[in-house]
Amino acid sequence: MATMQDVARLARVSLSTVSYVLTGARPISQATRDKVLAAMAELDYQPNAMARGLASRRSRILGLLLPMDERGLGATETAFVTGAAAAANTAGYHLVLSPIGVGDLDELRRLASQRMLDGALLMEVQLHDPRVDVLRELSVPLVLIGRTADTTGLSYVDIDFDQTVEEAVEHLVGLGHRRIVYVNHSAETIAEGYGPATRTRDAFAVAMTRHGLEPLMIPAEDSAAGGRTALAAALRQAPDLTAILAMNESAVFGLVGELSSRGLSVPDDLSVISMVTSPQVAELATPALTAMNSPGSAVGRIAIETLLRHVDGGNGEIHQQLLPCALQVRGSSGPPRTGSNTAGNTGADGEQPAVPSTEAARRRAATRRRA
Amino acid sequence: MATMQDVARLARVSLSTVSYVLTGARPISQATRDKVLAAMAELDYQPNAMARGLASRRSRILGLLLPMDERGLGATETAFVTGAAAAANTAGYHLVLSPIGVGDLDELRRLASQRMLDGALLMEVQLHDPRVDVLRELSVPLVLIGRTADTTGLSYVDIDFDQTVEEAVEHLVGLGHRRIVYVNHSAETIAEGYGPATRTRDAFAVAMTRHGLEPLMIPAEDSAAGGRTALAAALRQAPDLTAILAMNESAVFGLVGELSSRGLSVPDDLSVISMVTSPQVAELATPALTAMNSPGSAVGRIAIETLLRHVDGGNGEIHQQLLPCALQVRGSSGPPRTGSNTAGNTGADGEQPAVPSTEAARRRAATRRRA
DNA sequence: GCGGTTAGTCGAAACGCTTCGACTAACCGG
DNA sequence: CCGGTTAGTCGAAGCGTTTCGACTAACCGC
Repeated sequence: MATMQDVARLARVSLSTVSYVLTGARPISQATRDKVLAAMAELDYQPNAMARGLASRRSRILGLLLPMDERGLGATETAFVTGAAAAANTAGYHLVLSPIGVGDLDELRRLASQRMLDGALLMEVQLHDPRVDVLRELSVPLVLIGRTADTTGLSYVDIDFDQTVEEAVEHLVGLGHRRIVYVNHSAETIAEGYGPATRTRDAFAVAMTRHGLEPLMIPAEDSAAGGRTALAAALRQAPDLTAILAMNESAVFGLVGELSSRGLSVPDDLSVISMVTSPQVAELATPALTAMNSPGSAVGRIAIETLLRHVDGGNGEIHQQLLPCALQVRGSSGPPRTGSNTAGNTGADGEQPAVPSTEAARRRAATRRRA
Repeated sequence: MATMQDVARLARVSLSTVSYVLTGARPISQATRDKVLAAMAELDYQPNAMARGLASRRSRILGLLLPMDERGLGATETAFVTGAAAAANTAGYHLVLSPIGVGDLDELRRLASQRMLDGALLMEVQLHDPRVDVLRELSVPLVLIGRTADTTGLSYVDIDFDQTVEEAVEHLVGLGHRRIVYVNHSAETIAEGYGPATRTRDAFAVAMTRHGLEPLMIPAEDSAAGGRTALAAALRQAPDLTAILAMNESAVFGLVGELSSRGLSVPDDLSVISMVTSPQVAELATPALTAMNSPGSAVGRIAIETLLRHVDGGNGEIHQQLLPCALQVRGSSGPPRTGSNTAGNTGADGEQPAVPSTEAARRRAATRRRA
């Protein structure tokens, strides 16, 4: 391993001159620069990261704090990661992914107070995320992918859930659907204050109300079983259901599976839209799911660019940005079945409510009449 | 940020004594040790990673080189990662994930020759993987998750594909299946020499031949569409097909989707087994897939432990280990339909058979009636 | 032709740790 | 009682950079 000293000797210049060629911190004549660069090439010199980090108090390492549960990384999250990694490399930084969740605060504190990170990107941000406090306390620059409840003084990049939900509802209502159920993450996840869950919940309520419709929502565990259970619950609570909007990527598979088990066809009997989903995942289902395409790698790239502005500038303006998901119509959405109310009588675990709620009954009647 | 100097002053000992307390490189009396530890606690001292790395020529960072394509990380790979991260943390190392594939050799060379990595774990190893050469040349200790063609002098942890395939075939044959198709990764992937694809291909040929059966194999793109196409091809080539063994997690979803579109039921008309699959993913399908459960986090843990032996020992014995997948029977496998050859008539892809085979028709009708 | 910049270079002092050699006591066997 | 270990501690020399202050020449406007 050649050192800077070796390069300096070979180029017949001083050690500091070599350093200035590398960092550009002071002007160097073209002639000298060429000599130095030639020497570097000849020796195949690579600066030692540790020495550089010690002297400059900059590690050139950015952390991507990425809780990993047993479900794995969805294609959506992966796109964020690759976008961020590419942007970091372009800027000459290394991006290290640390599978650190809100449970590993000690590990995070260790990582940060060892001055190993120039800055951090947080994923899977919770409304009250203790990782934010830890990093601020240790004055590590940070950018969120997602949002906390109080974002004053914090930079973030997030998905525009309000607009995404609204657009999805718009699509369904435009097709003629009136009875739409929103399948969210689990009740526990919502209670924990997981942003995407709570924000879409609120946005759905607003959007439906604005259309004069009742915002019916059902939580679902993040699993196929959760989706099946949620579907059963949905059909029980709203037998006249014609469309489902699902936030929960895992559940949506169980949900469509259960639909076909019950002999209900998508989209003829029921339309399904999957929210914030990558095209690859949407295509996995049969039929392919109409979905709100996640903005993908752009999220990661913008987050890194913002973070670098904080790291380099020292100050760096606060940057808060929301990116919308684009509706992509595939095979799982269409106009509601006219004529008969297909979903209504689907018994299975569903005995009909002996006395349906008046609201539901009236709506059902209305639907029938229109048909 | 307190430094070691501060700790030494407060504890009234020399700088080197503090260091020895930390590293344990020399014996320290209990009394002194206590003084030093007290001082550290009081100052909330954390060693500076860069300084430590510079002086010791050890970064305490291990790299996990992890190509990330747009499909994202499956639950299987994620389990490897979390297992590895946990094991590394336990040993006082940081694990950094670098989304570096065989295409980013320059980035890898940069990372490695900057002496930023004490060792590396390679995932998604190809039969002739240039990353191995780069790391060896720079004498970075490495352990593979997967295998190259020539493994002399290399430590690795991999899945025992031979046994896994054999067990899966055994299960199907034991149920009475004779006509079994293996759905592999794409022809291109196989040609590239992707280990799991080529090894399972060979193992399937061996296993089937040993049972006196013809080893019919079909490649499939890693997507739902690929699975649908593969199913069509399989039914065309082997109309009397009763079971499918699938290596391709993405394709298997398209495959079962296409089955249900064609009115074929799983497992009555066709049994499906998914290879090297995590329980979470297997449960996503309807019915849940009988699968060979991937060994999960154990792979990552063992790989890290092996790597650390190389890093610490300097020499470290070569360690090569294969872990089997365990068969877990779920809803997608069962005995073949006796009597009639159900799949037989399912004609050219797409249109329904003009005269459905009796069995399939009855089922389909039954399903409809239930609706 | 003179003070004041500016470009270009150098030497040396950090940066915060590890580790080697050396030293002092205490302890051992013979 | 003496040479040889061993436990425990210290001082100092690195590790390979960055960066600060200083120096020399050349150049500026007037």
